[in-house]
Amino acid sequence: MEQFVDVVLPIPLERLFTYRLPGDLAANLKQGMRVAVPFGKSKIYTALVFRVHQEPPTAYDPKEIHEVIDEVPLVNNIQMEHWQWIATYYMCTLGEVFRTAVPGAFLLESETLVLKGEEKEWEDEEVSDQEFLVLEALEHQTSLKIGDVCDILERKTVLPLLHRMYEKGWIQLRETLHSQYKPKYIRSVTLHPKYESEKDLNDLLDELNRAPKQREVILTLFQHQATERIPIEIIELQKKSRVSAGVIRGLLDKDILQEKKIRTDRITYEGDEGVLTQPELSDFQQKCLGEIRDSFRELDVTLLQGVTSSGKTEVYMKLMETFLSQGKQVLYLLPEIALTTQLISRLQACFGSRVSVFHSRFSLNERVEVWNNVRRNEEKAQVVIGARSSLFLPFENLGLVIVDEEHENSFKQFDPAPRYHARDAAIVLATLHGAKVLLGSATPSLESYYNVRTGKYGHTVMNYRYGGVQMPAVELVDIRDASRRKRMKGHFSEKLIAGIQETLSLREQVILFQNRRGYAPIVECMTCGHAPQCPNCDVSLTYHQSRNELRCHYCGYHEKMMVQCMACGNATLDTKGFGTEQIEKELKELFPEARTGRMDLDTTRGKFAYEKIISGFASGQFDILVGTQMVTKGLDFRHVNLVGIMNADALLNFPDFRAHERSYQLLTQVAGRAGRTEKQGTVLIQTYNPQNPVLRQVVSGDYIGMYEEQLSQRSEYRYPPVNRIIRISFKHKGYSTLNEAAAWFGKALRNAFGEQVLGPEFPPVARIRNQFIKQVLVKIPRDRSLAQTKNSIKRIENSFNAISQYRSVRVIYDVDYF
DNA sequence: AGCACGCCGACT
DNA sequence: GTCGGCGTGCTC
Repeated sequence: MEQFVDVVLPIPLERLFTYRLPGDLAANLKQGMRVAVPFGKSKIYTALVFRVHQEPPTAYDPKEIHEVIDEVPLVNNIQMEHWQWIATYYMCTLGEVFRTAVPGAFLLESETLVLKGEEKEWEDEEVSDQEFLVLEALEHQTSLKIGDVCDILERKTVLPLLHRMYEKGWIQLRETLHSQYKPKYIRSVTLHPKYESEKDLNDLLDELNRAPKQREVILTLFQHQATERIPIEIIELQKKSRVSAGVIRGLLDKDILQEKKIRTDRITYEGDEGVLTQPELSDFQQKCLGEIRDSFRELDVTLLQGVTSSGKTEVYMKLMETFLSQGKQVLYLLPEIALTTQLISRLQACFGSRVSVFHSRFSLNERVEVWNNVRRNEEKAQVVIGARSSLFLPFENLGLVIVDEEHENSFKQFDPAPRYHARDAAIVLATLHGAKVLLGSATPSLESYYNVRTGKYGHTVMNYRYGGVQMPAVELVDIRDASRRKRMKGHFSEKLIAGIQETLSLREQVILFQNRRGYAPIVECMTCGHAPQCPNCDVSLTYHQSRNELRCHYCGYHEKMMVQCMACGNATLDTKGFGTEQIEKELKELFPEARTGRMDLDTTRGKFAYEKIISGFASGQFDILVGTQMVTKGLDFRHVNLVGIMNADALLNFPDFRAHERSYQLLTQVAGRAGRTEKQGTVLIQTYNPQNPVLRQVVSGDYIGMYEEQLSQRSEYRYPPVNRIIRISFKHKGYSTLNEAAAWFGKALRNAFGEQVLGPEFPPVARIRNQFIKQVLVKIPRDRSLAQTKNSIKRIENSFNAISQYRSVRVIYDVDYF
């Protein structure tokens, strides 16, 4: 019986594609294995087997599978099921999930190579100049890449030309598959077995009398073998015998030494296994752990609500240990930014080599290794600590998922699809594994707390800081009055200045928070009011003083800062608003003695820049740290006694229904950086609206108050968690096409869902990278079927795509958008 | 998403 | 004339 395979391709297409399975490849092909398939005119893609069957397609003649790549499935059944949930829930294709879930290195790519034609002679007169250049190049090189041909001919499109040449038989075209993953080997050497006997060895040494360097190498090696059983690494041998690489190469060439390659992992834990330290829990932590265990008897998800430095991590570790001892894998999810060495080393101190780390700053090869270790359920991958994408790892028997800083919006993937929320996707994954989930946060998301209130999640509270440390004193500083009376020095109130002064005099540290990078977000001409805009986006350019540049934070466009106004020519340019750069500059003027550091996207570009700033601050290399959101996350600085928030209003006025919730979380989080040792810390929040209820809730630490107030607003306006929302964005480079298309779609949605549809409206930044954007929000009541709603939306999209003017408008779904 | 095909303006 | 821009349609 002839066999067929339905495969998933890593492209945004709804459908699966069916291929014929040649008999010689058929043995043991299973779901989750990779195959290489021809697709389109010439490309070869890596696809994933979804289903093997015997039903020949009727409408077309399927192509054949090119090659089977795996012997064992790369992706297990649970993952497949999980992917399908993600694709349906977040309204994207399986292919898009495939693409983000699997490390890029697993997706082999095909490249077209140009080779000389077979024995075919060509006559000079029928060859054009360009064709001649290609043929000539092939005389010197056996093969050319498409890119090489472009370079030789100095043009962009070469494929039609190459196809013509192929037709005439002058050249061959070949698709080659290549993997980007290269295992890392340790190169080590041993003495060739023919010198095993003492006599042979002595002869050899005699022979090498005239080659003292080589002789030295042999002696060093001999010494090593006397004490160690494992072969010596080439590098080490080279160093110990103090010779150059050439000497060893010479010995290898003469077959006196033998090379051995040992496959190894790039990431190895170097710590001492002997002294793994289990945390000692305080009574509070112990009680809390008990409550979590009790709650897990009935519910699969529990929320651990613990104030900063209440010692949540120790509770996590104890809980992890119990699952590990049952032979289960544990996943510890964190926002990317909180994945610090501090935390990783704490976990390694507890679990030693059982810990693997996984995040986006890892190289291709490193990710492949972690993937394989998890798939083989190896000892070193029993605990995986990682950012949101680590929930796609091929867990075999997951027992527990911890989602730390559960409220963080960076758990939601923005772009590209799948636009999934890692917390929610993790809960689904855990259900598939029959695993438990612990959500941790000092300031839970309204969604999670709502689920606690409705009885869906369990709940435990830790209201005290570990070791009896006091909560910081939070104070609002009214700058409305101060600025009216010109009592501000730059952006600093007298109160804040005094606070900094006092902290510095006590030799303690200060963190200043301003959620905006650069020097100033707007440059404006005092004479004519003109403000330089980004040519590609609808935003004014941010002034970066350190580079003397104007930059767009949306597309990366930048230009030199001008001296005169581009519109009127007057040298009367001024700035409006302020960012971290300006704060740092003002600090240097106000406190010339203090050593300041800055932490934002601009100063953390390099691979280790981030770590460097953190460790620099932790070790007291500077006194004041100015930063954006980055300073709020999971950092444990011992000597910070004052936290200043430069301008809380910017946060509160953000045009988003979550702005208040997020401000509460962010401010509470930054506040938590203050006073983590015996002394009580201080937090000063500068604001123009000291009456604002959210700020008052931050001051009193009134989470419940915040929750209730926000929830009543959310229910009134039908936002989450009371309702579900889907945001639909439309993008197009033509302004009027976009407007018409969005209006059409909006009207169709309104016909189907009535008043639950908001928009279409322009977002705050209505054009990015020359694409205009409009958005529609669909609110879905809890009692309405989400699946049915999505189907209706998909149907509308189909009709939409049938209108030819609209087809080029990109439609982007963001379910539960954050 | 790629990639080919087809139609149109702007240059060696 | 040819190159490359972009819109359109298709991929088992």
